Amino acid sequence: MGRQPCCDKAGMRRGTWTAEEDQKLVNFIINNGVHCWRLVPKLAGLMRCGKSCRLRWTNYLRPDLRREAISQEEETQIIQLHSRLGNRWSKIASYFPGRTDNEIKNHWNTRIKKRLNLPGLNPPATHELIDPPNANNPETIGMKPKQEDKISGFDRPIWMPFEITNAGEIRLQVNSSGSCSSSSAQHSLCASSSFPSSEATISLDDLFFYGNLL
DNA sequence: AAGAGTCTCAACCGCTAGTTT
DNA sequence: CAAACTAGCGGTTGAGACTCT
Repeated sequence: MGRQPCCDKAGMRRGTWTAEEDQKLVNFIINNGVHCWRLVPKLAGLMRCGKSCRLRWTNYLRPDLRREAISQEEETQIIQLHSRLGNRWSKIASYFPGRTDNEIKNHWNTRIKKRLNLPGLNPPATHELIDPPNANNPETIGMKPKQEDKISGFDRPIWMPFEITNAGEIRLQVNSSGSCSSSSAQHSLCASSSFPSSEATISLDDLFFYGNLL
């Protein structure tokens, strides 16, 4: 049979942590480290479940956490990363040592999202966001059709360079001149008679608008 | 001053992939 | 191999802080 449950939920404390609980958890982890979160509350003398202890430690008590507000530069980087990774907060947080996924998610939901009016940052239902071929190049947005396009036959991923404007808007850099066949997206856009002239920068909304005209 | 509305963020919930028995 | 569990993730909630009228 399987293993023992992580905790007996009956009698477990919930809600805001007290300073005393924090102290107990910090002392225990500093002295013993963490080998199994299930055992931490028991050994540390806490009436909390292991999951709650893990969350409290990773999001608030870890000594390597940065407690200062997220800077403008970090925010710009978050916007760039979100545009190609989507809501993969832990992945985005991995680019910011000392920041937690919860912190970045909260910052996004309460500040950035409102400012940017974001519906266009999500791919259409037919596409999904994917990692770029080069993880060190955050200036490329990537998405892939979920199924092969019945009309064009394309099922290759789309890679689009982009930039953040001063207004905080995502602009895709689309070269619609003669040499536009390197990706299916650019090829399709060139084929659209209503697409703006060459060297255009367009919004993600516009990309799918023009794409849908085909 | 106080009540209402809004914002922030810590904490919880539910799910999934991977692990253990 | 199946069942039960753990750790980690993203979505959501709600209490307290803050701002507005």
